[in-house]
Amino acid sequence: MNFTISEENYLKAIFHLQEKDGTVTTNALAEKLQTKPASVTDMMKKLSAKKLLNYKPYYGFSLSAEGKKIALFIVRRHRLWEYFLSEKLKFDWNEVHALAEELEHVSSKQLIDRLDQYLGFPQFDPHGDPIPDHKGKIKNVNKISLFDLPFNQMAEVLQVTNQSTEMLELLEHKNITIGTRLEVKKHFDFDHSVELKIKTTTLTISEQLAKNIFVTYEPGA
Amino acid sequence: MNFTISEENYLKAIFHLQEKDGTVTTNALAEKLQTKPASVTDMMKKLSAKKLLNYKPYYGFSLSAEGKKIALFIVRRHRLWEYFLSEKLKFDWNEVHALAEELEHVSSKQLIDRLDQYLGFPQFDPHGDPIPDHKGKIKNVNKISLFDLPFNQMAEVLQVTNQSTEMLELLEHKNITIGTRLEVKKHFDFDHSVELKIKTTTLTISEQLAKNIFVTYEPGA
DNA sequence: ATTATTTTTTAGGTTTGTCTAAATTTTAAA
DNA sequence: TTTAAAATTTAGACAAACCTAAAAAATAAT
Ligand SMILES: [Mn+2]
Ligand SMILES: [Mn+2]
Ligand SMILES: [Mn+2]
Ligand SMILES: [Mn+2]
Repeated sequence: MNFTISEENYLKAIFHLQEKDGTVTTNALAEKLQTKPASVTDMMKKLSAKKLLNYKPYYGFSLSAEGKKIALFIVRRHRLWEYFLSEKLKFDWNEVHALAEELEHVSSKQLIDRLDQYLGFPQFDPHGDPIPDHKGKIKNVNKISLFDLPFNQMAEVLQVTNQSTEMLELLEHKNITIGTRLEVKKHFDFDHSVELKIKTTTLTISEQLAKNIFVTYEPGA
Repeated sequence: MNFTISEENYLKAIFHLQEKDGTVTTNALAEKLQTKPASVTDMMKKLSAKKLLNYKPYYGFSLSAEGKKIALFIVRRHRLWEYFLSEKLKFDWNEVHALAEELEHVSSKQLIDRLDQYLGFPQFDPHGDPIPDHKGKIKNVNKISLFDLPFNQMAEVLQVTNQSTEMLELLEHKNITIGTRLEVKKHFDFDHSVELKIKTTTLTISEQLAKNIFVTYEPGA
């Protein structure tokens, strides 16, 4: 099966909305793809005719098993290119997405598998999102917001949800990056700010920042 | 200016035909792009309206200065990706072209300039074709077919024009690759085969093979 | 339970890039 | 120099992916 760039963009967008909100509406999809609801309906008919979507007019739609499988491969391509752009070409976090949005449509499976190998089979993209493997499978990692991390629990920064330049600047200044190991010492009741310990250094970050940082940990450690 | 994938493919194809044959015909272009002459004429009108082409109906067409400039940037992207695929992802010579045909349409100038830097500003693609620099300029190297190389003149293999698997196999067996330094010792009148010396080894190759290998040399050396 | 609002779909058009078949123009042959 | 052949362009259609405006269905508000 080969899909157009448009079909691929729709499949991926539906996948992401499904993941985030559980459900997808015509308007939400139109919004996400910067297009009009009428165009979305057109495409839903097309994708549904190709059995990539379960679709009942006025009832809504969701990816079929086949549709989800394809979406996962597009996500794989997107995230591997993001990793390449960030790791090898030294682009900033906030620059890689737009470029990957184009590169993801070069669909040779062999190309992507070789790229994966060349990059050393990375597990996460520069935003900390998991990269599906060559079978399209996403490894399940239990991640938790830094704000919800239990006290004195050593954890590792996995993902940063907000990717603005402003946030990047702040993280850089605080010396927090993906892979950083840290623990939460306490919460301040007044403004809910969070006290962290990184190695031997103690510092405080805002609630807002803490809620945008996701970490992973083994409850034993 | 931003161009569609189709427009880019046409511009590049016209550029190549111009280089090779000096002139381009509607039929030749249709042949090269696997499309129909009528479709070519349609596109010629479009590109000519965009001032990328000098076009007089029935008289023929050629790239304008602007059109040539754009074509050179597409060629740059194509060849840099080919180099990447070959050098970093270890694809064979004959596999890289098809993949680069898609990658070349990701048109971010910044991406390509960073890729160029990452690759160490390569001068030639895996087929020995020159890579235009970030200004779109092709460095002029005087190259000559191995068949036409003067006797006893040390030269370096630059380019292989036929890129079939069969030829690759033969070259590999003869230990000839891009960068190989060699000289021609004599031509045999019977079948026009060519005797070469590579380091201390002497070997013979066919006229057909010699005519597909291009070399460069400094007449002094 | 009506009425009003929002969401979604349909109807009818546009642009891009393609096609086939027919008409033109140029080039080659008789 | 007519006639035949080849090359090129035009005419008219079609699919993909959009759009706007109007209709239909589902939801929310009185
Ligand atoms: Mn995309
Ligand atoms: Mn990402
Ligand atoms: Mn191409
Ligand atoms: Mn090449």
